[in-house]
Amino acid sequence: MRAAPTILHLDMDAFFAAAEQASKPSLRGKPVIVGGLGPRGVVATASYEARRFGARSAMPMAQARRLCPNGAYLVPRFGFYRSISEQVMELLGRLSPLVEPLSLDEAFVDLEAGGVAWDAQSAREAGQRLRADIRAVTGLTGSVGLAGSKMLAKIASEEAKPDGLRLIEPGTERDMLAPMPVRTLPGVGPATGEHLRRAGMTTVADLAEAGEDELVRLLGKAHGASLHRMALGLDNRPVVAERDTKSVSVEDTFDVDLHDRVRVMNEVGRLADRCVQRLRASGHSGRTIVLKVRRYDFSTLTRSETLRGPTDDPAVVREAAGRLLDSVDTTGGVRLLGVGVSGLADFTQEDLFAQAAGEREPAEEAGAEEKADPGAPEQAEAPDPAERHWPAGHDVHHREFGPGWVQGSGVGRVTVRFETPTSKAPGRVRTFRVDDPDLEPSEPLPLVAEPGETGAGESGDAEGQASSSSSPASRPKSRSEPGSGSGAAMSRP
DNA sequence: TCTGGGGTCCTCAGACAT
DNA sequence: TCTGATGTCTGAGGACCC
Repeated sequence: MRAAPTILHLDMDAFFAAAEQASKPSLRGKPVIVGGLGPRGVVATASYEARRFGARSAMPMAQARRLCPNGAYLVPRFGFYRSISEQVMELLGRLSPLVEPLSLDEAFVDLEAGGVAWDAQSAREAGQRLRADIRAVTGLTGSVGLAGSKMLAKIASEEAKPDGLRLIEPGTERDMLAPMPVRTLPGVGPATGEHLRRAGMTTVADLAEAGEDELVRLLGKAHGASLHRMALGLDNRPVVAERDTKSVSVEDTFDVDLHDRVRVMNEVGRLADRCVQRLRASGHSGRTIVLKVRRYDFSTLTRSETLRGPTDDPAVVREAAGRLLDSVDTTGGVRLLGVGVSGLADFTQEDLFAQAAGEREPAEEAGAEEKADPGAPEQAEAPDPAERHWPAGHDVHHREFGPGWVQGSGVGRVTVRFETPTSKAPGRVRTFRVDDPDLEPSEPLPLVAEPGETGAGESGDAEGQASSSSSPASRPKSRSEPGSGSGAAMSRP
C-alpha cells in the first residue's frame, strides 16, 4: 500500500441537477430532479433539496413525483454536462498526466505522478486548490477524497460530500473501515450485500475477520479474494489514464410493451443501425453481435453470435441481430430491446454508412436525450413534421424576449422562463404556441460570466399568449422527448 | 403508474481440440 | 478406437457501477 495519500478522487456534487440550477437562477435552492420523464423513466440525479424529500438516483420517476410533488422535473442535457465535464477534466489534467475519468462527474488523479503532491500536506493543498478552481471555472462544487489508494480515496470523497475535502491519514485506514457497512466497499451491491448478511457479515470488520478462504467459498475466487484485500484496506490498483473500449451497445425501453412481432423486428433493425453508427464513430469494428430482450415481466435474456471476423457493416449486424431474435419467444410483450457489439477490433471500413446516417440523424451524437421516441404508439410512424417538441429544461431563444428555458409543455402550448445563468433574479414566465415561429431551440449559455458581462434575460413586457401565427416552424434539434405531453410537471417557483 | 442506459467483469456450462 | 484430463472458446446470465 502507498504510504502517502496522493490518490485524489473528485466527485462533482449532484452534478446534473447542480448544472441545471447553475443554469437556471429560479431553480437555485429548490428541489430539482433530472431524469427520464416518460412513464418508465428513472431519476438520474436529484438535487440535495430534492433528496430531503427522499428522491434518489435510480428511483422510478413516478415514485420521485409522489415524494416530491413540487420539484422541478427536467430531462438530461448530456451535451451541456459534457462541456462542463471537459472543463473540469482539463483542470485535473493540470495536476497530473495520470487522470482516470470514471464518468462525466468523477475521476481519479495520481498526484504523485504529476509532481504536485508527495505528502499529506501538499496533497491537501492541491485538493483545496482544485476545488477552488472548479468553482471559479464552472460555478459548481465538487468533493475531494485523498488517500493512498483508489478505494480509500473514493470512500473519502463520499464522506466529504457535499462540497468538502477529506484526507485519510496513512495508518488509520483499517480502523476507519472496520465499522463501515459492507456496502461501502466497491463491488458489494444489493445481491452480494444480502449474501454476506445471510452469512452473518454486515461490517467491513466482519469481512476482514472472516478470512480470504471463507469469502472465496461464499463469493467465488476473484470476488472473494479482492473483497478480502479491500476489507484490510489493501488496494494497489493503479490510476489508468486510458482504457480500451470493450463493447458498444444501444438499447431502448418502450413506454408500452411491444406485441407485434413485425414491429419488434423493425426496432431491432433500427437499433442495429444506431449501434453501428456508434461503433464506426469510435473507429471500431466487432466480431460478436449481442441481442438483449427484456420481456413484459422484466425477465431479461441475451443472445449472441460470434462472426468469423469483425464487421462494421450495418447489414451484417442487422441480419445477425435478426437471426438472434428468431430464437427468442416474445409472446407476452417486449419492454426493452438492445443491440450490442463486442470483441472489438481497431479498424473500420470506409465511413460511408456513418455519413449517410449522419445526414438522416444529425442530432445523434448529442446523446441519449436525442434518441428517437421509443414510446410512440405501435401503429404510429414518423411524427407530423410540423409538430415541435420542447423538452423540459432545454434552452430556447425568443426573438422578442431573448434567452430562456422550457419550463413545461403540453396541449399545444410551451411555457418558457426568460432568464440566463447570470440573471440577478428569477426571470418572467410566458406561454406560447408550440409552433410559434419566434421561438427557437438554442445552445446552453456559459454558467460563469465572462469578465465585463452583466445579467440578462429580463427583457420585454408583452403579456402571456404570444403570436398566433400558424406558419410552418423550423424543426427543433431534438426529435422527440418522452413524456413532454402533459407529464412535464414543473414547480412554479 | 416499479424498476433507464451504457458499460465492465465474473462465473458457469457446453463444445471442441489436444 | 475409446476414455479421461485439461485448456480454450463461446454463449448466457448475474452483479455492479455511474
